[in-house]
Amino acid sequence: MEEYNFTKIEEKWQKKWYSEGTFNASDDHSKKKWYGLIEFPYPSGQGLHVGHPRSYTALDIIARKKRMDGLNVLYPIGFDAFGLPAENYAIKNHVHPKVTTEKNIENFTRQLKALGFSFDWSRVVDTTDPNYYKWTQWIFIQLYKHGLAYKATMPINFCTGCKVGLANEEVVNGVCERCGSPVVQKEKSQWMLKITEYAQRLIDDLDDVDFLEKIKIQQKNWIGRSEGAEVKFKITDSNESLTVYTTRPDTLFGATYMVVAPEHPILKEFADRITNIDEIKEYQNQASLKSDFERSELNKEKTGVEIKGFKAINPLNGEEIPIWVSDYVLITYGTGAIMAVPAHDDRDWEFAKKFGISMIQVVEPISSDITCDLEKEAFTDVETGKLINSGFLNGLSVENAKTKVIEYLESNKIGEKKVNYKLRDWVFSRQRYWGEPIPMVHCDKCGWVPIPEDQLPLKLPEIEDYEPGENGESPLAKQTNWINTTCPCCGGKAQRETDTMPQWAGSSWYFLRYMDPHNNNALASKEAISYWGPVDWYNGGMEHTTLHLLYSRFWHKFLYDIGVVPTKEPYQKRTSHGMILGSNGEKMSKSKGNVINPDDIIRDFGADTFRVYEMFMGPFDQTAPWSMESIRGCGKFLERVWNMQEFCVDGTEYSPKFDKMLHKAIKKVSDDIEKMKFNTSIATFMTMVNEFYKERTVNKAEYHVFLQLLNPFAPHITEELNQKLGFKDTIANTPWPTYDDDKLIDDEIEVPVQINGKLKATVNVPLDCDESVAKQAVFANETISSLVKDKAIVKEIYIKNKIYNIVVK
RNA sequence: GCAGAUGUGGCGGAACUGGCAGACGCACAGGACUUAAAAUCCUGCGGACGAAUAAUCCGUAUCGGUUCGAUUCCGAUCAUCUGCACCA
Repeated sequence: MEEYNFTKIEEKWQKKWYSEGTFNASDDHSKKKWYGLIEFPYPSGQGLHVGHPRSYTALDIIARKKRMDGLNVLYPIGFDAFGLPAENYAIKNHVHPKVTTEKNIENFTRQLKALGFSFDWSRVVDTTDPNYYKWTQWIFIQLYKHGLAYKATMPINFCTGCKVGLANEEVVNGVCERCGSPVVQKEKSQWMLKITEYAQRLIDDLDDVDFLEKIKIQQKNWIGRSEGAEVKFKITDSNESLTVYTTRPDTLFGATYMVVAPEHPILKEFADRITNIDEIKEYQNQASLKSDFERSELNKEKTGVEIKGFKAINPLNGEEIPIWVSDYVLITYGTGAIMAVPAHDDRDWEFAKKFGISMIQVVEPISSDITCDLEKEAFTDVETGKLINSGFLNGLSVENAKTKVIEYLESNKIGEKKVNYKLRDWVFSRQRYWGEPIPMVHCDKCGWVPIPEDQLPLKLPEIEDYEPGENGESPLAKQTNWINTTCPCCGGKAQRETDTMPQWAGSSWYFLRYMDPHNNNALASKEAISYWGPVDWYNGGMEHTTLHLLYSRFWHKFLYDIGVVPTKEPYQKRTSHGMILGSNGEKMSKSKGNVINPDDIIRDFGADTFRVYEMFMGPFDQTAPWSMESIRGCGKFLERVWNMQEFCVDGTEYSPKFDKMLHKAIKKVSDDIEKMKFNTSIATFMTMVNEFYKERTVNKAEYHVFLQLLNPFAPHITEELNQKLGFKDTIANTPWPTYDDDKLIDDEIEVPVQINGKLKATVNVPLDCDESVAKQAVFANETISSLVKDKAIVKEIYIKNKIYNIVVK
């Protein structure tokens, strides 16, 4: 018998698959389809991370099984190749990002192919390919034409040292990652996408898809729908008023002060009435130094300044209350102003305590069991409170008080019911080079005008200088030749937009391009989209379950609205995988020196062992640390599978001693794959191999079905052994084995017997037997009968095929 | 601070819907084979008390609850991981 030479075997089969296109999706649209999708990688210079194959192997297993189930499978791969690292590398080493990207894609391709994934390599997409981003730009123009893209002034992170805009990622502890200078917030006009217009639909349509529950919850929490009211507070000695949003309008009588965000326009409008304007300006300045993240930092002391010169008037009781400025109120949520009810809100309570502002209790607990001590904390319970000190609301429950106060506000035109979302519009501009150019030009006469669609793609110009422009401009801002153009509308002088799109853009619709990747007339043909869509199963990292998933769902809904796609949702099913950590349990990183290179693993253990190990290491959706010892164990397992040849005998049917085991295994593995419980499937394989070794025999029929089950996990070794056993078919093309339900059932069952809930013995009884039969068996058992002899039996519980419990005194 | 998740032997983990806790693998120990080692094959392996593969007790982060019975359900607490925009 030959030795198991994984390198040779794996190369042999990969060559065959990729040259023959074994796994390419068929264009035969009469067959039932299945579309499996993994998040396409960013081709970084470090090459493939061991985390990538976890997701890819999982869906590869499912895709391979679906093919064996007879479906027309689309399992594509591509590259999300725009992004920061390529650009930063270019700045440092003066290599065009296109060059590094090409090189990296080549390296990724080699590594992915070496893992034997059944990707359809004829459909590779690359977001930096003008033939691809042509359609990314096209979608942007459609969004613009439908009023969903607009310009707004938004803050960017601005490095005071480098004088450039920074991504959040590049800001570490409030300073620039590169030069260490402080980072401030700088106002800049940016393109925005109105995702908020889709907020409700993004919540509602989750009911129609099969996402893991925790993913749905995260999406809903991110969108953050809340019901409350907007209330107008008049400013003293003026006709103006300050509008706040509150989810607790019932506590309006308890408002003792108001807070506006440091960026609130009232501070400008009323500047001449503010007597302590310098103090306010200083506070605004301080706040602008902080990133949003810092503002939310743990245990942060509340800060704020009282506005002197005017007050706000509570519309319900006419009380004049002070207005403060504080950065715990965010300009981006609600109206950027709140009424503060320190007695019933934790943050307001903390703030009031610190600055000695009075509190008015307006809700008290219904029963005395519930404590309420405003000296210690705010009383925020809404279930068990009733209103006090609140005029016409007294005695009402929180719920009823809300309804009543909103009625009152609306009839007196001082407020209204309002649904708010945490979700904010999507800042779509990046002051970067390596991204899709935003296909808009600005004309003094016509304003912003999209580039005519027949002129797409608007290609990214070739440049030499990737350094960002001064004042946070994109490097493109220095390309005067490129910027200056003519207005498509009036033919006059115009300037191009110099910002580019975020990396999210290309990844928001890539799954559509896979359906018809070479189409020059549309992002994909209608026929292809209606056949392949929606994606049947999408797997990716938990870290993308909010932003990426939400953005692509938003784009898809828009494309649905304009008739490009026929389904409301892009993904029928979404699952997530856990991260692979270093062997020390920490995230893999160069600095920690715990990075594992997939190339080394393939060289030392082979792709099959690598795949089996990644699936065996733990539950798929949870993080798992890497272990070199454990991967060796998986190699040993495949070695044992290989060595089964030694004692393999002829046979066309399962032998009686393995018959039941095989039927059970087929069911177990089939179910496990569907539930992504790959680790227990592999445990089943190992148990089977142990059984074959115990008997030191296996026949060809048994070996063959075992190889079929194992094939999706370890595709190379199983093909090779299949061939060695003399089977002609490519095992990947054979139909998935079936099992017989009758063979799963044991005639006799071992039932545990407990006394007072503690296991004392087990007895064998026929399957599904009645209590009387079971009882006989239980009391015939010596241990049991001696244990209950002198005791009074209080109760007996018998659950068919499960348990027999005797309660004694 | 908010949101989501996780916590079981020396380690990774298993346990269907509340019913034999520790499957499977690693590590370790012993044995077979070998001149020897590696590899391979076989056996053992949660803890305490035992000579014991006898009996008993303890044991699924901690404390409490529901139940004939809890790793599983409920409440509180602690710790760890991930994401983040103090969301009024």
